[in-house]
Amino acid sequence: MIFDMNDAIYREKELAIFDGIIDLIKKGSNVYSITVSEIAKSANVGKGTIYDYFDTKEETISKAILYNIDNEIEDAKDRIALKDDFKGRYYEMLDIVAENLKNKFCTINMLLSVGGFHEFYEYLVNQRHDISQYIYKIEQEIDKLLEIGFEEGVIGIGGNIYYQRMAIKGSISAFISYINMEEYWQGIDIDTAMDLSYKLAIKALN
Amino acid sequence: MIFDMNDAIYREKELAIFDGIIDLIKKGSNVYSITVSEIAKSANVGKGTIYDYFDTKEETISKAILYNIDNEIEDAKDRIALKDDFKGRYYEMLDIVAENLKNKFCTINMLLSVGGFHEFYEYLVNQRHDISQYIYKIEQEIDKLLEIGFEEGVIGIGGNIYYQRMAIKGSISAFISYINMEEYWQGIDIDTAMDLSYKLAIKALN
Amino acid sequence: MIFDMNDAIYREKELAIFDGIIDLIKKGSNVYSITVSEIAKSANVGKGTIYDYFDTKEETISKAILYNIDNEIEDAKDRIALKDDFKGRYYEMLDIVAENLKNKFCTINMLLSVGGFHEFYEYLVNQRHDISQYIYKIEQEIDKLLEIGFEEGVIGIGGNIYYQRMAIKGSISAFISYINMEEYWQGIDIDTAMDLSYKLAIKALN
Amino acid sequence: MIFDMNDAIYREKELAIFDGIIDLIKKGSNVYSITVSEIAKSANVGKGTIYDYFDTKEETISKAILYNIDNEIEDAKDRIALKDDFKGRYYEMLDIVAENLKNKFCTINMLLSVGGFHEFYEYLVNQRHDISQYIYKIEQEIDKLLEIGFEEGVIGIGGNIYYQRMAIKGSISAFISYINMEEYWQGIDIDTAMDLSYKLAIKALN
DNA sequence: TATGAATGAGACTTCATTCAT
DNA sequence: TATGAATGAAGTCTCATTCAT
Repeated sequence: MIFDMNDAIYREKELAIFDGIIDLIKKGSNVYSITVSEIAKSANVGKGTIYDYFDTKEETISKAILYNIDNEIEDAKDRIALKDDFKGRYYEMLDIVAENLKNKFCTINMLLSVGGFHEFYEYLVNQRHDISQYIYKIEQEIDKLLEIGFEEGVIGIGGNIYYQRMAIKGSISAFISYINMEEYWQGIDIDTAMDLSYKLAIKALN
Repeated sequence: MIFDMNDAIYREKELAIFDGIIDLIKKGSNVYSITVSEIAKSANVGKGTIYDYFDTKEETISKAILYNIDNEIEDAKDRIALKDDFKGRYYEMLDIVAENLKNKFCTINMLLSVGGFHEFYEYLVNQRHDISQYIYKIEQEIDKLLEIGFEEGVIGIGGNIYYQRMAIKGSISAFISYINMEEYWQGIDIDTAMDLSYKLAIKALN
Repeated sequence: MIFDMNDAIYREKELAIFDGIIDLIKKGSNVYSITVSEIAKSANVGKGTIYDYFDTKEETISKAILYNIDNEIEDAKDRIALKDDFKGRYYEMLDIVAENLKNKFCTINMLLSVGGFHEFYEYLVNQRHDISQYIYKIEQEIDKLLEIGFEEGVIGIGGNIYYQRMAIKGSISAFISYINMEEYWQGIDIDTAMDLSYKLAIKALN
Repeated sequence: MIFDMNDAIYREKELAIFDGIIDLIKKGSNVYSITVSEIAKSANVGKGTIYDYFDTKEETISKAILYNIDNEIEDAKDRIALKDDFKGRYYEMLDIVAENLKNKFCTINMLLSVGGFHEFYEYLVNQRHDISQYIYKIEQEIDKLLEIGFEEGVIGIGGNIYYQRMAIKGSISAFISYINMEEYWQGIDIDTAMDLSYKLAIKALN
């Protein structure tokens, strides 16, 4: 049985293994502490089977993470595409980011903004896997968002594209920083935080 | 021999061990992959000595990280205090952030904005160590910065304190996102990125 | 491959590990000083294999000892059963005791008489393993011996059962004390010692 | 400060170390699990001090045990000497044996009868320490006891000396076997057990 | 003389990887 | 193809012993 997903082709067992790993991580396992036995059990395959499809544990986990990032980004793109105005899309992005962070497996967010690559799973960095494709996709979403904003006239056309991208990313990051330490922001709920983030973007882009 | 540093008291060997660990991390070691043997060698002490001062490897590394965060924050505060205008302080913050990220050990940045707590060294989370003190110190620096901005009249007094803090954090985060993927921002150098980040902050706060 | 021995079921490797341990002990290793590496080598298995079958070294060694006691007792019972008169059986017991002591692994004797439980492998005591089954089996052999003695008329029926058991155990212990310090009993050989032990039993029981 | 005790000369610290070790053992520590740190603490001396008086941990513990055996035997001799008839002496021996076993540190008993040398502290065996002096002392006590028995006419003069010694040792061993598994001898108390042991000795020697 | 901080060999145990079935 | 029993390298941690004070 062959599956075609996100431009890549995976075999049945391969996907089972990926899902097993993602499950473990979503349940709170630390990427660095996962064992092959755990993966085999979570994926319902034998330990040996994993080595039929991958060369090392590191490769297995890394590819699972990349697979998941890919899926997350495609899902995110689909969800964003359903909104057709600037504000709707921006809030959808915040929603997505918030959900991912709550799930404790923030691959998208890692890419979206800060610090991500330095804490990323070593193997990926060492293998110099080309993560730029993901960044490119996200950048494209931001550019699409900006374009809609211009068309609607909700944001101005001043400043260059680099400034505009920074403005969007910065605004989203400000929201992320709220999410990450919600308990320290007494007196502000998540909706207000979203509103503030949106206000930030609007002011920065006008 | 006893040393007093940042309100805490450490013994000579304890500091040697901390420094050994920080060195390893700054040289690129992953926090989760460091071994006790590596620490002993890096700190120039015997393996057993580490266990004279700490109970487990996890405790040792965690305390070294906390020690380093503490030092980084204090150093940062000192450097920022040397500048006395809003713009000078803001750029100093960006400098500090940039240097930390280049050093591959971005403890301050972990706290400053995104994702930090979810990938933080497990032991710290399990021990429920009170990290709020660090956040509080950073928050205070941001508030001090805002105050100077108001006095200088370079930023307006509109918006509540939460919005203002988000504006500063978001602007800094936008710069961080530039640093993290410099190679993808062709045609923009670090100084320009700083200028854009500053422009972002000013626009958001006026 | 599965083996059934003495009412318990063991797997091939498990038995190899038991045999490896018993071998070490019989060659003079002290129970408290045996290392896992030694066991692995002696059993011709990998170190890791031991932990596939047992949780700790203590558990492993303890179960090996119990396994051996069980075997020794069953073997002893079989040998004794081949003799059908009182004297034959008594001398067979002395033979068994002597052989075990020469083998330096005197599990039966540990139970038979003195001191055994206070120096027994700690884990067994902590686990409160039911050693009473072994004692019961030995007690039964002694009772069977006494019965034959009565039937033959070689011993009298005076005294209660407690006294009679003590008489047998004491006589055997006296022989053990000879074995243990043969070098101090100049001028007496093992056969004479057996005769004296037998005489002791007979006199005590008439 | 110099002390003279039992023909040997010990220095103050040496005795403190011995006492520390004996204390540990009497409190239930396994001879094979005692650490030098524990000894130092129990003896109220520094770890280094132990190595000023002894070369290795094994030597230290072994000598402490020998020292204790010596003391126990001398104490036993003194106690036995206070009784002047056969029966009194025999029961005193049983008392001593019972007390030692209850104390979990049955050095005398180890020597008295069974199995002792095979479970004895390895170092002693390896160093081929001359334990015969202890055996000789015990043998002498037994001979003294027999002599008194003859004089009193409570035991006959039949049988050679080897048989007579075996009779005494066997009778005592039978009592030890009772002590060691008191819980399995329901319906018999310690006084009755002593009486049975005595009866055993008398019958064997008449 | 007496101490205990420091050391590192070596113990137990885990787990990535192999390979016979 | 798929498995999991088996392995042993390498990890964490303990503790006998040393030595500067």
